[in-house]
Amino acid sequence: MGQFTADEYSLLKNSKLYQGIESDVLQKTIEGAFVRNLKHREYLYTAGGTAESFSIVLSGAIKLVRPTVRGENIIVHIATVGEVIGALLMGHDKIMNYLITAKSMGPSKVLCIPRSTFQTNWKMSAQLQGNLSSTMYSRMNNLQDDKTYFAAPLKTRLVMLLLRYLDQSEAEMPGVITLPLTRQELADSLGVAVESVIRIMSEWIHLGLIRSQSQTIEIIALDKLIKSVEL
Amino acid sequence: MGQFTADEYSLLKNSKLYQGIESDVLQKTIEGAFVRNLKHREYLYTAGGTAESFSIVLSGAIKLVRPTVRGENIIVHIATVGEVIGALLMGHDKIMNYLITAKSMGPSKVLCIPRSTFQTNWKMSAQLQGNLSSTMYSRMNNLQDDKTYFAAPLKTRLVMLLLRYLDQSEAEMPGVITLPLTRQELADSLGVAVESVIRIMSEWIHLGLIRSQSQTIEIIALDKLIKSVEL
DNA sequence: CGTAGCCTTGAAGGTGATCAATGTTTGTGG
DNA sequence: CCACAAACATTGATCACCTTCAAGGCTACG
Repeated sequence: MGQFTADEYSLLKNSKLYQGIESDVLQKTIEGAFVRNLKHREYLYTAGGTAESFSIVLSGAIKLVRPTVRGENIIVHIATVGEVIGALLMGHDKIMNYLITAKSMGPSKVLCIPRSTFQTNWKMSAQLQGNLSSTMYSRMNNLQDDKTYFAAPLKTRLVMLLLRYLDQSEAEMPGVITLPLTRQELADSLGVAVESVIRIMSEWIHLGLIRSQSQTIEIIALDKLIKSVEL
Repeated sequence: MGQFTADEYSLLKNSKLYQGIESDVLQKTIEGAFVRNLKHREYLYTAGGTAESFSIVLSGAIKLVRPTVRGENIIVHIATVGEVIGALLMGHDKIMNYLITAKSMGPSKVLCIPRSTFQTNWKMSAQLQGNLSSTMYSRMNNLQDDKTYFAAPLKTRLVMLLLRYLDQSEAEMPGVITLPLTRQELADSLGVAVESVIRIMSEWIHLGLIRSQSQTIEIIALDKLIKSVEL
């Protein structure tokens, strides 16, 4: 809990979400907000809880997870710096319950904004609403992509997944996925068994297409990788 | 092309989308709109085209389809009466291309609203934006559900799909899916082969759990159906 | 009355799941 | 800084589910 730094403020200011938003509007949209520091594997919220606030990721990454009947967990999205999570729940008249569990991957920092602030200050700004729906649009596309490639061979789907995560985290080092992804998390993103993911990635490592150490994945030969699955 | 009837107007007025919206606001949100009558299997728009308008379904049903590399088509959503389609594309500053193909199932009627009307008159209404994002929220949930149950046996997924379509079309006759769904369309909704769907449904018919004639499906023993897949 | 779309059934084969066993890395407390 | 636990990674063997291919029948509609 606590305030946030000048760095974090400017991060917000420059994020996609606040594109074209005036400073005084920004100020209003984070009224009553507080910072939360999350440890590795710590929960931001869990499915079933009442959704009294939503969040913006300030650093690190938060995985959004859906529990299955069989105790498995499917990752529906990984939110990285600058992304909003839980906002779609805030617009409703009556208070909702989270359907999704949000869990930190590595240490993260998030800004938690109370529902009331959304109701009073977010709904007013047409620009902000627009930016928000842009975010939703792209997440919806990802989900539709997932559905579209349901029947494709696992290799193909894994390549597509890596490309997506690469896009999300490439900023610092080109060709490197900086998200701390375990094989299990890749499997959970695709809804398959860990072993299947491991077998495919081991093959790619032997072929020299990718490199992987301590949960970061480096794509060495993107072209060959793509060609190998005839995307 | 043409104007719409008083019936259709009151349908709009009472739709979820226009919940709590004043008549004069409604009028503004359909400025420049026109009605299109679609025949069975006729396209409303196709993936790749420029998105100059979006639509509200007045009667019938429109399937939203994504083309696959292998010539398959995955159904990402079926929009029924009162639903909006293509709206998420309208909010962007620059004009976008449809990523999805919209095709009529049976004869349908839609109200096509030009992009410009969205830009000028939709963005202004906070209430409308809220209603819109409620719609998006529920579609997003469906897509996340699909992802979550990816690994479940096909029988389970088929039951869930039938339940969803039942919810969407049950209004008139309880227990009956009035959408004119072919086995192929069920298969396309799940991303599986037609034959697999047929085999499962034949079994259910023999067991007396469902009944099916000329593309309408009647659920006879919902409880047994659910129990049989241990949902 | 012929064609197009839809439905059905069977046989063969492959992809990925499951189970089991074992090795490796990371993190924490003494 | 070491010891130990917990999380993570790996490999092999077996098997079920669903796909694919093939062939044929039914129904609607111009």
